[in-house]
Amino acid sequence: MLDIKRVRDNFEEVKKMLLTRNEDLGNLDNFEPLDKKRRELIAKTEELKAERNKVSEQISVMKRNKEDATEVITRMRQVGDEIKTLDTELNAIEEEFKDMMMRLPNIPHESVPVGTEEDDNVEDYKWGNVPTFDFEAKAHWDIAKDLDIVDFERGAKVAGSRFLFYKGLGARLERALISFMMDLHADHHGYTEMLPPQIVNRDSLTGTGQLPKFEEDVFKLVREEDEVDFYLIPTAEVPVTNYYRDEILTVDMLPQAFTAYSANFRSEAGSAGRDTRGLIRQHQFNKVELVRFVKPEESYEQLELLTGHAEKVLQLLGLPYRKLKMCTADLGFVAAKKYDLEVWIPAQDMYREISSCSNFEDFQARRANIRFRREPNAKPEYVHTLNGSGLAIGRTVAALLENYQQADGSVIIPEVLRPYMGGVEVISAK
RNA sequence: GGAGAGUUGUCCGAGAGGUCGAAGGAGCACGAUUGGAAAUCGUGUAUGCGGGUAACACUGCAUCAAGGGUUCAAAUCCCUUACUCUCCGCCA
Repeated sequence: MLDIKRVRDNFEEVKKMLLTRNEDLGNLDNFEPLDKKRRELIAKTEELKAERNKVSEQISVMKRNKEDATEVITRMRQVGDEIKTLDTELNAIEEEFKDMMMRLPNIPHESVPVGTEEDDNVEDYKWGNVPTFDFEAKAHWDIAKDLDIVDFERGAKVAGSRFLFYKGLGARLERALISFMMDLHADHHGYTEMLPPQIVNRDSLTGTGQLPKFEEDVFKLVREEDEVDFYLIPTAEVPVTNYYRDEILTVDMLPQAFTAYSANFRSEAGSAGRDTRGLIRQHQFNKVELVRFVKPEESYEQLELLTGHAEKVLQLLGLPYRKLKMCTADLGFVAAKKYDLEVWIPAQDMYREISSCSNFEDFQARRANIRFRREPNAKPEYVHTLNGSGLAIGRTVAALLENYQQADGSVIIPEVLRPYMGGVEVISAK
């Protein structure tokens, strides 16, 4: 959520910055009248409540002195009714106001390139050498099928489209990648390993920014007898960032860094027809996530650090990639600044997103109410939160299969993974 | 799933309609004491939203799990929900 004071004091400027995004700003133009009305009502009810509190005290004194308070009590009954009416009105306005605020995206950082479409993203650099093949490179879904390590058809039968089975060395490869990445981040990059719940409540999804605006993107679990809603997590970012929801941290805890593996569930509403084949876009996929809680003044250098940690995975796996600075139109809802890492996919002859690394500044911290104190008795401040994929596992498998494929249809396993593969150096057809 | 007991400030813990933003401890901060420390003593120590100020000061409202209700008045009474603990049942 944005700082209300900031929006109030710099309305036109904030609006201008938000308009550089490719986002619907909802009822933003209602901000000023709603805010004004809201504050008027607050002042009015508080005045009445102050009176009630004062007179109630008098009543208690009168009662103690055995005086007759009937007349005052009758008067206060009316004041009470008035308060109730105003409170109801205020609640409705507050709700409308809050809903509007919760649907406003974050303000882009000044270093973010202004753009109107995907093509306006700025490439920082490329890493690695794109492989050349003296045979016709196959798409990863064909490689996987020929090696019998992924079963898309039975995934569709058992669950539905965009679900799959990994099988044999495919399942082993998936598991090896998870372990390899977790070990790298935990042992060498200083992250604390975490295994979070994969179901969360509504407050958590609101805290990280998926709700209320992107309800259709998440899987909701409905049980008629329950009043509470549960959701399958779309990313481990949700449970891990909400780990500190409604808490005040001490300054020596910062920065706090977690790495977490989880399955991720996305409804992929609106993406019908896109990437229908292969591992790129599934309803359920695995991912190793990086999350950092940091001091505000450090968050941009921490973003570089975190992005570097994700890049390290690609480098160790020897996968060619490029780093993109996302433009204002492609930032998504919550990020103030975002880098995408895109891995080379030979059969598609293009780079595809495999990691997104973002600084949310205090946007999530405000929603989730995560703060810290610089001194034991100092006023709490919002932390800055960051996260990044380190990496998406399914897409990594796709990249490995395509980049390391051989003329005979086999796939070489990068050396760093072999200890995790029980020494397997190459996956060949049986 | 059944029965019961709980949920109060950073933590422990009192409080059972009015004098309660909340006793008492602990912790932490600052000061005194000390050669220095421990101990001791003193002072301070929640958050949010407003008003106010150059900034302080000062000041209003709200918050005792969450939401609703009763009442002139709720931490305290009633209802709903969540969570924790104990026992039973079921179970990977």
